[in-house]
Formats: sequence, structure tokens, C-alpha cells
Amino acid sequence: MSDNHENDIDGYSSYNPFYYETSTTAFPFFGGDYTQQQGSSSSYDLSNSSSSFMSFTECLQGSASDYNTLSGAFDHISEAIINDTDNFKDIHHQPPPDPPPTAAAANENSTRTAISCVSSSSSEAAGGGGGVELLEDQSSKSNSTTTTKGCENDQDDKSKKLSKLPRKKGEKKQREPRFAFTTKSEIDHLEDGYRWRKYGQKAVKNSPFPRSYYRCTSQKCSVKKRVERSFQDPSIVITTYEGQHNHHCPATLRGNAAAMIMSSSSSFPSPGFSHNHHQDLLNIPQIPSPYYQTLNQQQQQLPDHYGLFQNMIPPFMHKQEP
DNA sequence: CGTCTTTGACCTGCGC
DNA sequence: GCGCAGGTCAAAGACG
Repeated sequence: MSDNHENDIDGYSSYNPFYYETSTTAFPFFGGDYTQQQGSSSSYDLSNSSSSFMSFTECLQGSASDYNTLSGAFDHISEAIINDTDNFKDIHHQPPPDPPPTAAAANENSTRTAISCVSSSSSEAAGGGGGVELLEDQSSKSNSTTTTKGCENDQDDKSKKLSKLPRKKGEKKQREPRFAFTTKSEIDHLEDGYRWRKYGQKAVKNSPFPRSYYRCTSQKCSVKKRVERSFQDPSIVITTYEGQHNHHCPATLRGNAAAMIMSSSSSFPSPGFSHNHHQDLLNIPQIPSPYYQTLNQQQQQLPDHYGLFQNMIPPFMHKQEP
């Protein structure tokens, strides 16, 4: 096996044709057409589509330090995939096909980003209309015409109970857009600035490591998070976010992780969610912490997941409040 | 006492 | 219809 795949996680990189090198920084979340091609449920021709991607560098509307921040974060990230829900599920259980040419050509010294955007909900959820555009699950679209957004639902608890009731014939459960990435960390549940309540844990087939299910503790926020370890490389944690936060990062954070996250996530251009994180940052007291260091220091000394989470709060996870 | 984790039971979707 | 696996619920207990 090539060294190019030394960071493969459950076949992520081999499975998915999206390989991002920070040097080229093609980033599929921002701009471009990611609509799945007819007859191609899981593959995307990067050579065709990359030209329409807004480059990652272009996305950075901030300073060079922002860019460095991102690059530093990607040092901790091993894969990048854009896929739909079912394919994301499949990559855990199916042998990956041959890597695409773009993957084979990847420089082993380059850093591949590990972003998986897994969407099965509506274009609204995907930030359509100039916002963050995600892939859509064609099967979901074909089976449902209604649009439901958990984050906007004031009757979340009620809907949860209702969800137990039998759905109308042909009605398919809608899922929030998903965003998955992998990190190399000894810690399963990585601090990302939000507060999570664990609501379940399940054994995963073909894996000795259980999968944990977390839900955002904020009321009316239905964002969920799944955390599991790669059975191929136990040092790698696979985190999957589902949904969008409809609130600010809580101020009652342990340490200053939130400040770091907000500060850096603002470097993500998010046309659909023009959340002003700098403003939020001002409201968070700076708490002395060994993790509050310069970027270079962080990269050198911090646990992997801290460098990662500075940057890996996906832009569509933040929703502008009315 | 409030919050969070644990964990077995239950629900749902899907393939056969 | 059945079985399997993923996902969720909710009661009980732990913890600060």
C-alpha cells in the first residue's frame, strides 16, 4: 500500500475522490456545483468540478494568520470526503475502491484535509442560494417534498415523541446535513465550545470501539454529534456533526476553547451564515489557560484536537440569530 | 439538587 | 415477514 494512504481511515481517502491538499486548497463547501451527477451516487469527478470550487485561500477573507491557522489545523486532519449519508455509512463497512488519480498524485508530504460533508436534507439545510452548498441525498429528495429543520423547531421534544409514531406512507425521515471529520486524538469527546449531552452509546459492527451519541444541551437546538474511533487506527477519532446550531457558543465554557473556536471559525467564510464571531469573542472573558497560546505554539505543544477544533467548526454549524 | 453518564430496551430502516 | 444494525429513549445512578 502506498504511503499516500498512511492516514487512511476506514478507507476514507481511498474511497472518496476528494483529496485536498492545503497547498491547493480547493474547498468544496464554498461555492461550486456539488450536485450529484445523474447515475453517480457516490463519485465526484474532482477534475471537472474543482475548477468551479472557490479556492480555500480565496475563501479566507482575513489575514495571513488566518490562513496559517487553517493550515495548522489541517496538519491534524487526515482525510477529506464529501459524501452523502449512505455513502458515509458505507465507508465504514465496504472495502474502498481504487483511489482516484487525484489521490494517487497526492504528495505524501502534503496535508490532506479531513472534512466530510454528509447531507441528506433539503437545499435549505444545505445553505442553498449562495450559502454553503452541500451535497444532497437524491433518494431523500425523491421521497419527500417537505422541509423540516430541527433547529428551527420550537417543539423539538414534541417532535421527538411524535417521531415514534408511524409516519405516513412514503414519508421518509429527513436528516440534517452532516459534517464529519477525523482527528488524531486520545480523547474521544473533543471540546468544541458547545455543551453536549450524551444520550446513547452503541457497539459498532466490525469495530471494538463503541459509537457515542451526543446532543447539544441548548434548548431548541437539535444538533447532534457522533463520536467513534476508527477500528483500523484506534488513535483516530471520527466525529460527525448533524444539524446546525441555532445559538451562540455558550459563554460558560470550560477554559477558553470557545474563544479559540470562535476566533478561528471566523476565518471560514460562510456566506449563508454571516455570524460575527469577533463580536462573540469580545463577550467571552479570557481565561488563563495553557492552551491560550500563539498559533505556532499551539501547533507545537497542544493536543491534536485543540489545533483542530480551532478551525473545524464548520461554517454551516453556526446560524445567525434573528 | 441540577446536570450528566450509563445502559438496556425500544424503534426504525433496510436487505434478503 | 424476519433479522440485523443503527439510532433513540428514558430510568437509574454518579458526580460536583
